[in-house]
Amino acid sequence: MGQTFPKTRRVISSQRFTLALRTGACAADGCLVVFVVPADSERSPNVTRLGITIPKKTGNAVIRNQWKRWIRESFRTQCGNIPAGYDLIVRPKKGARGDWKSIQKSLPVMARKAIKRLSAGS
RNA sequence: GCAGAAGGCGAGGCAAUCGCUGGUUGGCGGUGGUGCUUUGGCAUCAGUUGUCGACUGGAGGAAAGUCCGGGCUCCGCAGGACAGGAUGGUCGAUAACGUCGACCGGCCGCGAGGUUAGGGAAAGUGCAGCAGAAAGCAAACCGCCGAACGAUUCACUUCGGUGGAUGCGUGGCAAGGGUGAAACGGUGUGGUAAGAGCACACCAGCGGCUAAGGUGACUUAGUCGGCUUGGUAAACCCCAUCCGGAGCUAGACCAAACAGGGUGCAGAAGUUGUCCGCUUCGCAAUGACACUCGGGUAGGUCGCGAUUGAGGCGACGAGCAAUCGUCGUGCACAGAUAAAUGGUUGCCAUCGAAGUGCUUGUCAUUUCGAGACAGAACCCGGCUUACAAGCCUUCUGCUGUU
RNA sequence: GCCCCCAUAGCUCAGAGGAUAGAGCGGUUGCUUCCUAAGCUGCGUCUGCGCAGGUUCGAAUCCUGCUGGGGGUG
Repeated sequence: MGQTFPKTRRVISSQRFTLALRTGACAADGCLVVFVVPADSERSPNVTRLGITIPKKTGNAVIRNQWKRWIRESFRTQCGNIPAGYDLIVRPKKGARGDWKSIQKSLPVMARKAIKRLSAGS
């Protein structure tokens, strides 16, 4: 368990996206930018959900797909390391070049950092 | 062997494991309708949702750019014309095209071949800087000309003139020079004062006619004519042909919330207004609740994938070919929507580099490295552009050997 | 998804078939000043659709195809 990635673990509605990008806490390194917002407690209390945003300037469709897959894969394999109950919105850092290993390293670290900032801020 | 020309193939494979997603199917849970009911539930139906299994499918030759053409959908529409846009050798192919095939003409190349928006300039309008005399209709800068009329001058003279010379004027000419991208046919002979299609011969080119070949573009041959008519229409334009508009976020359906209309509750209570002020009553309005109506937002379902599509494959036939016809064939499930087709590992192929072995090879083996361009979004036919390693076919020129 | 526009000197723009490609700002040489600013004076850089091809005698300009950037709409 913890290795699957069904639809309930994804951020789907565009309202949640804008909410997270406007009001959420964020953390970034040279590779990823992570926005965090507390999850909708009524519907899904103890689930971490992931949403990915890739701007068109990142590259062509193949490169953007690759970023998505890498981010999704690293979330899928490591979401046990991330505290539950939050929505994450992940975006590649502007100008960063895709690289599977560094994404894998950076995602949980950035997520925890952003969650810490969120709880400190509130 | 070297140098080329044209075209094609190809888009690594097999496993293990962890995932994503569509379909079919089964179990379990939630939800809805119907029936029974002891109001606890039970049965059944189908839809939906979640989850756990099983089986099965899951990117391309360009999926890309969105440059053309269609299907499909909605809107508009009596017919025609104008405007606007597109196309432009001929014949054929096609649902259609600006696409494709074959052929014709022009240009480039020794050649295989390549390339070509290739109708009309004697309908009209416009444009051509600089240079040059002159840029479109003839004209004349340097120049040439003493045949004609003047002028000047010389000689002779029978004093009327005659014969020369001078390009100065009126004039004649366009051969030569030079400019330019382009200068009103070229060469030769005759001719002349000098010259000129002025005449003739040959050549180039234009137009008409005739004959032959071809469906045709056109080609070949003959003959006649004026002797020559410039370029540019991807300048306006003329001619011929084609085009109604918007697009799957098209469009159809369901439909929260807020606001609005109607009915009920019900004219009971509350609030506000009304009669000079207060109270009560009456009247009017309003709010709340329930039901309902239309439009329809958020959102959702369909459209949407073999259930009929200009489909694929195979055979036969027609055609030079593009392509078409007939027959056969369960050959055929990609359908996401914050958007699936992936990650990791192993093995085997391919290519390159370095090394090792001996059996020096079109060998074996070890290590390292490389594999592009690129991601369906309603669907087709084209075009254009991008594309690694590697491989194949046909043809041309030159050179060498036999 | 659909539609439209733009690309010229380091920057902002003009020029829209004729060859010298320009203007302003900027840079820079010199003059002026005790020095700077301002002013005057020259200068050059770089040059041209971003690229490729075509039409034309000639293309920054016309046509075609690509490349990059920006905007609108739903």
